[in-house]
Amino acid sequence: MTRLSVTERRILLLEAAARVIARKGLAETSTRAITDEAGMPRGMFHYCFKSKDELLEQLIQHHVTDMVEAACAAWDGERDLAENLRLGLRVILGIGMGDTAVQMLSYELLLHALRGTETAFIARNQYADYARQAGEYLQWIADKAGVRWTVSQPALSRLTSVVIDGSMLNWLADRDSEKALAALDAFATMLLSITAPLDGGADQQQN
Amino acid sequence: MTRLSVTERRILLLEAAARVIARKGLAETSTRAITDEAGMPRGMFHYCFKSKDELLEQLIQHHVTDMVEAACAAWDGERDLAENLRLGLRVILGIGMGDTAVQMLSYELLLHALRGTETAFIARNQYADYARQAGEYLQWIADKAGVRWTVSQPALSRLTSVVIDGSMLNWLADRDSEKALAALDAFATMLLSITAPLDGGADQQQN
DNA sequence: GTCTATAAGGAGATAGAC
DNA sequence: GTCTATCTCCTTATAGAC
Repeated sequence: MTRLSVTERRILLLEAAARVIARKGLAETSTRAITDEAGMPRGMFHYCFKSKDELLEQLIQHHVTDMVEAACAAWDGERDLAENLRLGLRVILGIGMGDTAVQMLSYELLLHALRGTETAFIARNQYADYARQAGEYLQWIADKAGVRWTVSQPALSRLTSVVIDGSMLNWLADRDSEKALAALDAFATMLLSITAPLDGGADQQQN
Repeated sequence: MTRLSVTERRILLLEAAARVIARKGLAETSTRAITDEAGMPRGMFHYCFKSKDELLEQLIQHHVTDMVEAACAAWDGERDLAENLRLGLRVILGIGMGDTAVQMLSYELLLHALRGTETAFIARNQYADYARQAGEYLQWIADKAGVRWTVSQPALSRLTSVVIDGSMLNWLADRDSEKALAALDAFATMLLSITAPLDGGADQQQN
């Protein structure tokens, strides 16, 4: 084996860990399995990470960023309001459906973070980001269509984030894509019903 | 120790397991911890269950029933439509908020079930039940208020189930009750907007 | 039929070689 | 500074005692 820096090996191990967890689940993922996946000797692990938990923490943080980026990339708005709401939601869920293993990994890491008192804040941040992204999307699409939302934007952002996340989890459980997309379409319909024309007098309401 | 039947011990162990998982998490729950919690000698475990996985399977099934029953008990409808929608959703989420440990246990068992090829159907059934219950509630409340839903009932049932489940998960992550309830209220508002008076001519639409 | 002492294996971590 | 052989502990499971 060529000599590598600790930093390089850390990245290699994090990537290997993500693959193993996605494939076998967090419970079945030992430090041995990770080093094997990375093609390193067993003892290498504790030279690069103080403990297994330290790797897991870093993996969660790393993973959060990836999720948000993926969601952003999916949001594309070259269509009209009704269609864009339906399609936008469908595309986002579609990404998750395309990589089941990553989604399960995500939920497993979330639960793991929630158990640790030190790491619980990571989960908080993750969901704050989801809601923020959903909010930006809703704002953007409303502006584009020249309408405003008639219910509180913070609440609506969180609700949208919740619908996407909940749909993902439900789909993981039953893998029924048709029903999942039908539910999303229903949500899009309901979103349409709480829009109002953006006439000169009233601005977006805050609450 | 008094002599007990296997069946009795099985129940004792299942209950003990639920407590330990709720307290320490699935990852930290060993067969030792379970037998200790139940006040039994270590080896007792494999006399009552073939393996740790067998106990986990039974625990998931058992737990599903409890969840559904709790949700049903919560649904109470002695109020008018707008308020009942808000209150109904709030009460359901409130139950989960009141027993955080059980909720986390529930999600951990769900993920565990999803990993096992033999147990994946349990997750499917669990979410099918959620949707069914949500559907019955929606139907019941609409009848009571003399209105009908203007979007597909199966889709609406799933969406409602998804909103509740997703809200629970989001709340577990950030513990922000105000925001969680605000999002639910927004959903209730949107539900109101897709009702129509139940006049003699048209029956409930199917799709 | 009910229970327990003991085994066999895998986990995370470390002391020390290069 | 980089790496690896080795240790200890804890886990699940079983063979066999009552």
